[in-house]
Amino acid sequence: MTKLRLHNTLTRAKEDFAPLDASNVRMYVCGPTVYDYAHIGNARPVIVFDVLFRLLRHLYGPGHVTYVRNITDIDDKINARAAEIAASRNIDVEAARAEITAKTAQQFLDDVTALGSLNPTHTPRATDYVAQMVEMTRRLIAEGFAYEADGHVLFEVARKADYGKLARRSLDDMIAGARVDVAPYKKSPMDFVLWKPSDDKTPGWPSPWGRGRPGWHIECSAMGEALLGETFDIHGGGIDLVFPHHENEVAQSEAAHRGHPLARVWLHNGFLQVEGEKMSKSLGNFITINELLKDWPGEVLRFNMLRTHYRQPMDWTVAGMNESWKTLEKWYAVTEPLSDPPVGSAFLAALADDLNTPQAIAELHKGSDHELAGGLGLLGFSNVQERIAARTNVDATAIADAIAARNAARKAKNFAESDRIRDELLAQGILLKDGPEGTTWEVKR
RNA sequence: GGUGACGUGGCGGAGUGGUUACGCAACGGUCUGCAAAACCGUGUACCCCGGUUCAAUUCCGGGCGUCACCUCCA
Repeated sequence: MTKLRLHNTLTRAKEDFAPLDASNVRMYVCGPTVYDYAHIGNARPVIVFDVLFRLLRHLYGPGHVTYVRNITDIDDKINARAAEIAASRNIDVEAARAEITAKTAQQFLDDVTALGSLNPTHTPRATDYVAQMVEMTRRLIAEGFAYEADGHVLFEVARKADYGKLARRSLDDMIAGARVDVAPYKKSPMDFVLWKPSDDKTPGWPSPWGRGRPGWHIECSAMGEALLGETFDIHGGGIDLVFPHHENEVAQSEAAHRGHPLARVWLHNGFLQVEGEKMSKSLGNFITINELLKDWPGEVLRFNMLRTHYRQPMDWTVAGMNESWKTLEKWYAVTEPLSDPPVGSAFLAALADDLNTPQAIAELHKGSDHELAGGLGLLGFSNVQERIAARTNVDATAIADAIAARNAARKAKNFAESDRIRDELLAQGILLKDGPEGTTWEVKR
């Protein structure tokens, strides 16, 4: 069996992957906070970990992998948005929260499905696990890792001797570098919230500490525990989540689990820039998945994402998408539908080497057409028989008629007419290709 | 200020202590009414300065640059 190696953020090294239970490989990835359209940066972990999900299913069997990607529908950014909606439409804030999260979550799922991602095994929403969050918080208080202060429950980082081990920061350094105003009720600036009180205008749930809402970090710990158990195999997310989110997850989960680790392997994808600049709303280069899908097939976006190794910084460009489009056009033209195409060994080895998708793609360029079909299938390009053109708004019948007319003109040596037809199609973005088997066409970018 | 990542040919992008990455673009050829496509072939590289080594793009140290985290963020 192909040996899977993964770069573990905990050890900063590539390690051989050995699941706790090969009959149930368990992976958790931090999902979106649903208050607005997901942007292309959000798509990176979705696509990268979807490829890992597919690879694990290939290696261990489709029924032996459990993948959890949560939906955070309790969050203060959501609450802020819900408050605006509630005020403008004069509706209850909880109703507004439910509406915006339901709508945004569905939009997210539609977007990532268009990117060729499989549905995770479970897509838990925080609101369905508040009881588990309360229970875990209570456990942390009982174990002496958390304290109640001024209506809040806080995790006391000083109680966790190895706090900072994931991000590799010492508590002293972090406190010295703290740049935020410290809430007066905190024992230490680094203590973080497990539970906080809600006023009448803020969504809240009953708890032993009054009506309130969970802190962000406890959401993932509680959902991970509920669906995957105390210790699971892989936890993934963007590199920006290493600190504080994942560090805090580690701290609270281990504290609640008598020291048992949360995840064996931590994977983090690198950041993405747009046309050489960081993506931000102020620069006006904040691009959503939804906007891109209006101009580009999801497969092209997916392929473009996989051309860069997941841990590398990535520059998202139109030039890159054009190149991706071109490559897929070429490949879709040569691959034929096969019921069970073979997966090339060099391709698989590259993929198993810490998800080296650029190397894997290079192997597809080198390999046979059958291996190309198999590789594309494993990477999530399952509809290799479906041309990209089929996803665009072109009239295939009209094009076929035009091609027939052009070929008739060519046969009659009326080249002025045949070239006119060709130029007319080109003006519509349809590029003709004369081959020994006849004339084919593709949509030109 | 602290921590971390990255810097490869025109562009994208793997990888390696000594042997062709790969793709796109470019150039040459075959084919074609022409062009495109397809196919064949060709070229250019490892940020700077030291060190280790028989040999460094690859290891070590320093510098410069870019990005990220330290505060919500994939």
